[in-house]
Amino acid sequence: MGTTTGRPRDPRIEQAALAAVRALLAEGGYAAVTVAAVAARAGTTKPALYRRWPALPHLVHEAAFPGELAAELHLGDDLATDLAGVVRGTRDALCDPVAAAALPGLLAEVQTWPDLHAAMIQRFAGVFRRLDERLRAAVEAGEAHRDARADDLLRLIIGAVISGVLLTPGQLDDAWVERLTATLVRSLRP
Amino acid sequence: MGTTTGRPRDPRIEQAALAAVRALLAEGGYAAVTVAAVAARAGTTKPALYRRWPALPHLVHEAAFPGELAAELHLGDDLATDLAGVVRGTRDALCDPVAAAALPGLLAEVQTWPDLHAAMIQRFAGVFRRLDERLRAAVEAGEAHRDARADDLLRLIIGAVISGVLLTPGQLDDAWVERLTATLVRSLRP
Amino acid sequence: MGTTTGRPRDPRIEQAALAAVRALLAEGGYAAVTVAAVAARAGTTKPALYRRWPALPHLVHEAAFPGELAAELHLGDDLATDLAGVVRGTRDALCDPVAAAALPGLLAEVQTWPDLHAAMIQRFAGVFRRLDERLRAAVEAGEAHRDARADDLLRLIIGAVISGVLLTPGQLDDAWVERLTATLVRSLRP
Amino acid sequence: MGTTTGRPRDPRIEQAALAAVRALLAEGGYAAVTVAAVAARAGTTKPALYRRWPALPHLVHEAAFPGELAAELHLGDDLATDLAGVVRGTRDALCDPVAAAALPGLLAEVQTWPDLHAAMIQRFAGVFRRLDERLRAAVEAGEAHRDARADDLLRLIIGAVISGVLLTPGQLDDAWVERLTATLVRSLRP
DNA sequence: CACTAATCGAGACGGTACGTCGCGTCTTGTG
DNA sequence: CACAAGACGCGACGTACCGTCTCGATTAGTG
Repeated sequence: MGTTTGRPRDPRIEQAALAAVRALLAEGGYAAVTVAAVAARAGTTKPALYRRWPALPHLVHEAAFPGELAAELHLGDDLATDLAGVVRGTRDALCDPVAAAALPGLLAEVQTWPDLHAAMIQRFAGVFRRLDERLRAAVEAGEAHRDARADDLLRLIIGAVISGVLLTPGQLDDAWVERLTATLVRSLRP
Repeated sequence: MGTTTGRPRDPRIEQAALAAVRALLAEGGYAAVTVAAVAARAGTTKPALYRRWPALPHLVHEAAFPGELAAELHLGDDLATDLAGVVRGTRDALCDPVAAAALPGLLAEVQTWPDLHAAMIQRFAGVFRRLDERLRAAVEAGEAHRDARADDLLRLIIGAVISGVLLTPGQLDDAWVERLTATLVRSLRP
Repeated sequence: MGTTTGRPRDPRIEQAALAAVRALLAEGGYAAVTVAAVAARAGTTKPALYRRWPALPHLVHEAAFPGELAAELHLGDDLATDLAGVVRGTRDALCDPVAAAALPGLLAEVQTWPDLHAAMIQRFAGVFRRLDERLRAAVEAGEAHRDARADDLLRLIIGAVISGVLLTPGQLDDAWVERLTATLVRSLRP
Repeated sequence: MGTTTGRPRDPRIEQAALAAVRALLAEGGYAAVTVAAVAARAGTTKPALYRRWPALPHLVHEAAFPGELAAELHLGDDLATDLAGVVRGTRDALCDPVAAAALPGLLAEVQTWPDLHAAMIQRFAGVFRRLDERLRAAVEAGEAHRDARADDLLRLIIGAVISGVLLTPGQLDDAWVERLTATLVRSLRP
């Protein structure tokens, strides 16, 4: 009940708000993403935004990380190639200008909005599942030692990218991807 | 000129302010650290704080990360033991309740206050220098392969800890330290 | 056409809404009379109210001043007694707790809703007509001077009551009624 | 203590705010007097206004009724002339476009802000005092009967003007002043 | 007996204005 | 000079209420 009652929401507002957030993030960074600014840019008002998202960080999160990070992830080659794909995909997702601008603010707001925490790590759920399967196969095939854990591995990749984005932006080039991949492959050797 | 003129600053205010920030961080997190709250708790006023720090994040930074992270770092045993010390030291520094409460907010404010960036990575300068030396020695001794780089290694450690603090707090126990250390040692093998 | 088609209005809603407004006025004053509150208290919804009244003030007006003020007015005794009746009736109508709570807000909304103006002064039309007749008779009978005008007289009474309600509530007791009546009688003497 | 500490208020803001309110009242009536609109027009911000007045009605009150209403009241001629002065002065004060626009809204807000009540009736304190004295003298001189009361008299005048402003604006011309004065004089005859 | 048309509930809609909080700065008078 | 005290200008926040709209389900009279 209740799901179909009431006036339906104007679907254009949601899209306009998400686009406005992305534009503001790209232009002025997280500090420029104000509720009033988003509303003005989206051609709507603040209450309309608060009806759709509990707070600004939720809207920013949805704008900067619209879906699963593993969307285009391809696994199935040899382990090194697959790991390079995960590293590169994570790097690309978090180093995207919009995402990079949003990330520090979002990570800070996690303290205030616990539900954001679940939403953010959920973005990695698909990657984790597929990486976990791949790693099991690698263990079976003798490509990786038996103590290897996908959660540790993914945390290592994500941590490297996040700390790179936050502290040393611009250094996460393709050479870095290769170096990190090589390091991970070495660490997995039986 | 002018350094000795006029009324000298009350040295107690600086300490009281830093202690107030730590208390507020521990009690209410980053959101509770308000300039007015710090001033009130420290028994002083806002202008006295702004005379000492350019802005609130700088004060929080100094309160949460008072000095070099490598202060008590001991290196000189075998590589695995030394790496475990670095991992554990980094983990202990960033998982401290006060530091953990301050970290996300500070990382977000880096966007606004660029000088904070330099100040934060400076905290790791000592660790990096000593780790760099230790790694060179390891390479010479045949304990590590020749492409090993201290910056990549440290970024890996810091990233793992930061992402752990931000995303999966409470999971960075001693077993995790051992697992990460083992992984790093493996990745460094020639 | 169309007047009898369609589902007929539920007559209970109108009464429930008026009663809800009166209850809210008595309990929380004009500020408590919210469309949503009225709808909830009346067991109905906002659109049902807006189908019956163009805006909230109109509903409040009808709830607080349901009909002619002269409903129970008796004229026909000597002039002093008749004037006392008018004064007392006006006082009773406007000093009623519900009416007194509604009056200031309604007077303010007159600026926004011009049709309210006509509706409000219409409440005095019957009084005016009968007072006008009575005054003419008094002039004929030599009880009042020839320049006496019913509109000035009624405006004087209404004004005294309104300013009393708005500015000095609680002072319009029976002694005040007698004093005002005596004053008016004196002012009408030939 | 405390009265002289802190940064002194910019006196221009207070004047600019009052002028802005008067301009907005004259142009768009009470509904146009928005805190944001006043702030914008005065070249300041909302918090600066809330620092000076507890709420918008207080600011409107001060803007529309800056001081004593009896400022220019001259008494001392014969009773009819003096009463005419009071009636005309009250009429002029409340029929001024700015005051007339503010009055209904202010009277309504009295319910919400009790302190406004005292402030508003205070505006009549000087008139009341001087009218009281004048009426006593009139009683002594045999110009007025012994039961005449200044409070009743003033309430009658104020009420007539207020109800005129609220309900029949535009009819309070000079002829009305003469008629009301004559009525009052008659009602005071011994 | 189907059709038409207005009402019902429920509740979200777009929008205006509100009053508050925190920032970093400034202006005093006192030591 | 620094101090306490506190107001300053400013930007942003999240909420309350307005009057409207959409929806599916009723509920009569009409054809």
